Amino acid sequence: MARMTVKGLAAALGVSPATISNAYNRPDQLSAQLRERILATAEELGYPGPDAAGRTLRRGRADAVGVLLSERLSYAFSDPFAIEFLTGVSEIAEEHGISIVLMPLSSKTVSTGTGALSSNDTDGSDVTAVRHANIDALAMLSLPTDHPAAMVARARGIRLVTTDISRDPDSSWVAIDDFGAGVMVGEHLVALGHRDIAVLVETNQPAGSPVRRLDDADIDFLDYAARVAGLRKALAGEVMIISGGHNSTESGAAATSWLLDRDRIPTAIVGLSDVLALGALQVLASRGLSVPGEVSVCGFDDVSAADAARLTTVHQPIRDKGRHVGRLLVDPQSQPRQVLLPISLAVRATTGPAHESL
Amino acid sequence: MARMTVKGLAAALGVSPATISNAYNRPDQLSAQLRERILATAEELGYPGPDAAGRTLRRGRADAVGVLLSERLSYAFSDPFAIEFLTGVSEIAEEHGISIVLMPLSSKTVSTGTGALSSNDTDGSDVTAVRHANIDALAMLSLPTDHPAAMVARARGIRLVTTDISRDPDSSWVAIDDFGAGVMVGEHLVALGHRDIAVLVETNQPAGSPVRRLDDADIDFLDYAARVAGLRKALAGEVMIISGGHNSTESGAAATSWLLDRDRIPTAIVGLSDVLALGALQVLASRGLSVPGEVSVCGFDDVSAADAARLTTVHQPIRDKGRHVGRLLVDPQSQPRQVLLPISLAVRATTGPAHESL
DNA sequence: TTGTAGGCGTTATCAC
DNA sequence: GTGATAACGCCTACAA
Repeated sequence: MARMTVKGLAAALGVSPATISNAYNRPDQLSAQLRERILATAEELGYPGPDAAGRTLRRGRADAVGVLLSERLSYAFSDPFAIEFLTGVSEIAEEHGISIVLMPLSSKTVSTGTGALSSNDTDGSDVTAVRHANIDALAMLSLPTDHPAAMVARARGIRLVTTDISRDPDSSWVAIDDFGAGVMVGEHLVALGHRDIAVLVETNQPAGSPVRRLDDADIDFLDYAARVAGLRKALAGEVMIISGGHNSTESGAAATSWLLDRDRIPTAIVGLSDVLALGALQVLASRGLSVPGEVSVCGFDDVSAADAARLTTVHQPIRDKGRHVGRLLVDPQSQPRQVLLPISLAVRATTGPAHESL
Repeated sequence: MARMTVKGLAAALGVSPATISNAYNRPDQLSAQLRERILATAEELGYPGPDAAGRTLRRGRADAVGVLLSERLSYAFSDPFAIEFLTGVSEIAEEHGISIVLMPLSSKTVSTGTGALSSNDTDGSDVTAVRHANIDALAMLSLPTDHPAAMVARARGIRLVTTDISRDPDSSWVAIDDFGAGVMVGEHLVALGHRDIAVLVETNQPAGSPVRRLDDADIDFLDYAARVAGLRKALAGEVMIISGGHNSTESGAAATSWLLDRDRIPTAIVGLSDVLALGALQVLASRGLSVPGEVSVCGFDDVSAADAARLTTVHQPIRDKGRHVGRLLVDPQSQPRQVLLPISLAVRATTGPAHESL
């Protein structure tokens, strides 16, 4: 028995397909009783309502928006920043009955069609899923505006919302002043007398990769290059930049362990995100170093765990960021389409006067 | 200028639409140079590759799977259990290049078509989004097998994966023995001499709703009725069941506050999930009651925060649950399609001998 | 290796 | 209030 469609149902009822469609989409276009009859026999004959794919094609709208959280989808869920952001997006989506599509940016398998990739799949990012996703708009969290996925979105003609400040007046974004945030942290530390500072950053490597020190050439490719630039400006000197892998406490811990095993320990450690800083705190505690007595620690973003740990950090309204992005995703008309969110330094218990360099 | 499609591109190149399609989906079906030429002019003319909707309709596959996390989508992200589960699902999805669709189960807005809802939208669940979602399979976390969304999935003919044990041999599920888990906790408490026990449960109410006590009639509708039944069996007596709202520490805290304000305080509090139990711990600590000296606390699931808080709880492999569900979602052939995961009681620091009832 | 033709299921438009 | 018709954009036999 073939699958039931509008046509079949229409035939069975002796009405036209258009009327079936109306029964589902425009109840006011037909008599209540006919509609009732249609819905009843639909149930009876097992017609599940308009097919999603056909509907999407015809209407040119999927009632779904995409969100790209980070290079590795499965990592995103261990990042409280991503989760709080997603909470905000979902609140808006929920209000509008819109679904959220989370796409992978990589696929280990060789993909069915024997690698049917177009040109721009540089640096390991496989944007196939972005190309195939049934979405009306796409948001990228903490990914560069020139990321391949952004190109795909533009080519496909779907709205793009980023979390980076962009010059293009037609672009949609919700961002903070990352450079300013870096300056804030830098000035705070300088005021406390810190001169010897290490910065923990994330890379796309899995946690557990060997810790490595980044040189200047690497830094431009960082997701938060602007934060580093801000730090540098305020510190007016060299900073050591190291990474233990992707954004996670494990990476922060690994990088910090590496640091502490050297002959000279910095007086302050800055995590470019809170989870990196929290990882640093864990290691410092387990090694018996007092914070901020011997080492100061500072983060970025102010996720809820940061407050719980009394971590000094740069506050930004993460959930609101998500809500703004959600609004821009869901409603093409919504204004303004460029939002700069306020930030502030939350000085808590992990920063203090610089200790004599060890 | 009209949007570029296979047809347009084919015309521009003087080849047939089929060849364009092949260039993207079957590189081996045409000469490398022709493919090169096609991809090049595609770029030039701004053809973004095969349209997702058309492709989905034609192939009958969306390369996306749906996940329903709880009644309210935006609540799900504050639930570590849901997040760990989602991590597992996403790991598998990522391996296969499959997207994950998160659908809302409610919409405050009256929806465009003036409420074009079919019959089964009882109890406030609006499954419109599930009906319209472009997905090949649907998973439901901690939602009853007879939930309206499940009906929709079955009617649509898409694979359904639940986290409830089902008798139907054709069904796909990944579950634990919830009744057994309840028994475990109950026996543990009884062995410690506890007789006066309160159980914290979640309801669909927002946190902040007035705390209410549930009677027997309410309990069957609970998501985890089996856990309560198991507890009851082991305790062989009455238990007081109360709720402070949806699954969150706030709800657990509110319910516990309510409990402590009564004349008689139970010797043990059981949270039907860890976050509820953690909420209880917070309140007990702030009120200066010692745990487990004066009150014992116990949870379910063993999310990572439970371990950190030294909470006694029933362990289940949450991420593995997600991975199994992911496997069933992604691969219709995958066997076995019914998985019972092992559980164990993790006795930690929050349960001890019963204190004299206060 | 390339082209032709048909239909996937729906809904907007317009006539009745 | 209801029905006929024509796309929406693509993929897959099959034929050449």
